[in-house]
Amino acid sequence: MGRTQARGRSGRRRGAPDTRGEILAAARAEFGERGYDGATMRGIARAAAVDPALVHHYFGTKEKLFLAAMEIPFDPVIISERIADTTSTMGIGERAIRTFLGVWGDPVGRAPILAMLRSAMRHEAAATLLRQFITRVVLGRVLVAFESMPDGALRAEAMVSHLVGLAIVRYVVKLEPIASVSDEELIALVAPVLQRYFDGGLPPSPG
Amino acid sequence: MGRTQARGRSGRRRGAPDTRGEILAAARAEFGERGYDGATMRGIARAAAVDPALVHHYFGTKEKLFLAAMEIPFDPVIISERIADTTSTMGIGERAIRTFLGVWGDPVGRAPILAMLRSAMRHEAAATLLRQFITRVVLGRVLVAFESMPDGALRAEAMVSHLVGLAIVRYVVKLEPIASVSDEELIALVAPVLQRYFDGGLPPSPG
DNA sequence: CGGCAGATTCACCGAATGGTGAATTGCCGG
DNA sequence: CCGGCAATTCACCATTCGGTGAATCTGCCG
Repeated sequence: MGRTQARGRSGRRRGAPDTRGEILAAARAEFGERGYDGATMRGIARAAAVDPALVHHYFGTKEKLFLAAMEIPFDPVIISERIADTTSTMGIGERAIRTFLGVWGDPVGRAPILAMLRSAMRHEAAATLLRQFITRVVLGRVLVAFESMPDGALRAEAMVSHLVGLAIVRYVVKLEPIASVSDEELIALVAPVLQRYFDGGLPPSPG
Repeated sequence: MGRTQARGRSGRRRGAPDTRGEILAAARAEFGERGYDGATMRGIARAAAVDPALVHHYFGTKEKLFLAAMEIPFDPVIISERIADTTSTMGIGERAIRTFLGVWGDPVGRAPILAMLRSAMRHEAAATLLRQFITRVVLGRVLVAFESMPDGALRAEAMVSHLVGLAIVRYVVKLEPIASVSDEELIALVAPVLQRYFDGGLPPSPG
């Protein structure tokens, strides 16, 4: 066999196919599924039914493609503001888990974060990226709700860490029954627990 | 330069060095640090100051070495029994987080689980492995405490997922301040929240 | 209709990886 | 002191990966 699906003739294809977009979509999927190192240029090219060199033609290097794939697909600002929105009648626990499920429920929104998460498992650099992402984009907004209380940062991070764990157990490891349970059921279970990080009593002073 | 630290002469080394053990230790470290795919035979060999072929000589294939590296180093049965131990005066939340910190605090105990976690991020097979590990080794024991209540499995998994998230945020992403806070402080914060999964009110019947 | 620019593929490269087989060296039992 | 076995290394292989440079084909602008 040749090296790609669309093999044979070289040159421009008929019509006006959004090849660049297809590559980007394939890249998002592959990066999300396998992480930075796990995904390969060739694999992405194959998924996009395109010659590997074309991927380089459009995006230059793998790293640039990765960065391009991490862009756009959801607006983290809106998201984190929804979490911090104090006008809502919901507790911050429920707002957090609802927002979380909203983002992770959509495969398109899930892919880039999954990619960052998977990559952070192996690259110190990616871990740093994820750390900054959490700190600036997520925590930065959540923190305003916690800022007036002692150990605010710690509590906020504990809350976020639970969400991170949920993401992994539910979407990566796919542990049953938690992977298949409905959103509402999960919210009912988790929201009050998360909420406790916000209005729970101060820890019985350690030491 | 040659291809390894201990280069130059071939043949058996003097004395009775536990080379096999050193390779295994190096493998545990590398697998723990980089996951299954991230770690390389050559890297492990380099870390053990040994020729790559020697690694194959002792363990055959990379997969066998991985399995060998995952063995032994902690006794999960004892651990999970400690969690489930109903004679303790501690709540199950505190027992869980204490046991968790006990395992993860020790780099030797941490390495294999970290390796499984990192690998599960990319290999469906590893994810299955981790799923079984959690199900059989951890959840199996914790579940006895939950078995009499509705949604017992779900609650237990929610609890475990928080611990997974803590592991990642604290030991992989190293988010501050949660990465540096003392064990006792973390216990004081997290234990009561976890406990709520056990004795918290039933969720307002879904549907 | 001519030609340029862009889209697409082909044919490579150098490096790294998992793995193999044979050679060399040292230890230990007879 | 000798012979065999285990420990250790060397020299390779096939594969894959990211990346490059040139060739080819086609749509579109003048």
